[in-house]
Amino acid sequence: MTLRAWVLHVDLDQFIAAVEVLRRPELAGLPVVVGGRGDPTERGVVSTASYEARAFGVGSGMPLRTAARKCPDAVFLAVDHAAYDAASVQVMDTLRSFDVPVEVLGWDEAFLAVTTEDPVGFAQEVRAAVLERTGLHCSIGIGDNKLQAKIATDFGKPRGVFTITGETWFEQMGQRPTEALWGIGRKTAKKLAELGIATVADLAGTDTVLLADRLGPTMGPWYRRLGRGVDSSPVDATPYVARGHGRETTFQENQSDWAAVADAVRVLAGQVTRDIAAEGRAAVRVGMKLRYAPFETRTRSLTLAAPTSEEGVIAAAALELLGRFDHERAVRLVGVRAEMEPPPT
DNA sequence: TCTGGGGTCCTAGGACCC
DNA sequence: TCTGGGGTCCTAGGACCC
Repeated sequence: MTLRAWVLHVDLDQFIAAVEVLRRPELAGLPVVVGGRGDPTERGVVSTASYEARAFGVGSGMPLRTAARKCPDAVFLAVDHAAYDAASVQVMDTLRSFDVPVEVLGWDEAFLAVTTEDPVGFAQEVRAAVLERTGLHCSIGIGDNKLQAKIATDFGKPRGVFTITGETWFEQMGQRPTEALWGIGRKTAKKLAELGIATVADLAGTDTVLLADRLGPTMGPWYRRLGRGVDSSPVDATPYVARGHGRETTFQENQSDWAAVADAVRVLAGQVTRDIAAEGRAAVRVGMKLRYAPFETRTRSLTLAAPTSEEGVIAAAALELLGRFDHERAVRLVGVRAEMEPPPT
């Protein structure tokens, strides 16, 4: 075996559900669905379903009401951010203990840059350490780059290790739909299909100029690189710095009372102000999001005259933006967002 | 399937300036 | 007067991801 550089992608198995089962062992083996406030009669979607619940067809992003129909006997739990934050910190600390660059992606995923003769052996050590220190199982994808590693993880799930390299890319991915790629969703897959591009191999073989023409000068060529399994982005261990923070809320019943909408905006503006204050950074831009019934989303935003951390200024900006929306329509959701000044370097 | 909440990045048009 | 070309900022919307 030769010493060379690898990227590992670590992904916790059913992370949120697993954290819940960990603190309530009596739930082990049961269908568990975590989402919203844990009430399947409310508006809300599934954050994570345990494998037992997935067997009933319940999956992430599904409305809770649909999940309840598919699996009436599931245990429904409210989302508990603080608990997942704490578990995530434990997991990431464990990964960093290997003394390699670790790039965190959200609560339950990370890339590791590893130079080794035996990436599979390394991955098994990581899995064992995460299990021992946190009680949580994970799967690990191995690749020449982040894209390959990220996609390999899915082949390894659950509790497994899988490798995709430049040599095996087309063998593994060539005949899969373009949507299997990280960065291509439903809309782009449809656009590509209209160009006669159905599979990863099709995409890899499409002319760059055509893709740039139809999908944009940046995105077009990037999609082609995705198709070829090419990704030169480094594993970046720089601590994450947020660009902004937003808070939004969906009304349980569509709201026609504009004063009640304005009240909600004031509450959200207060939360956003505290979120940015917690980082000691000022807002430079404020945005409002409104979703009209049944499901039509609009945004408005403005640049502040000067950076601010004052709740009064942020709330006033949000309310000014709210004034620009149609007051006659029933509202499903409101959101307030603040973009921050970059931190001093 | 009647569709959450937290983010990021890209695109495109218009304003404005030189 | 029938009219350029480039650069940057602002804003709205779209797509994607976890």
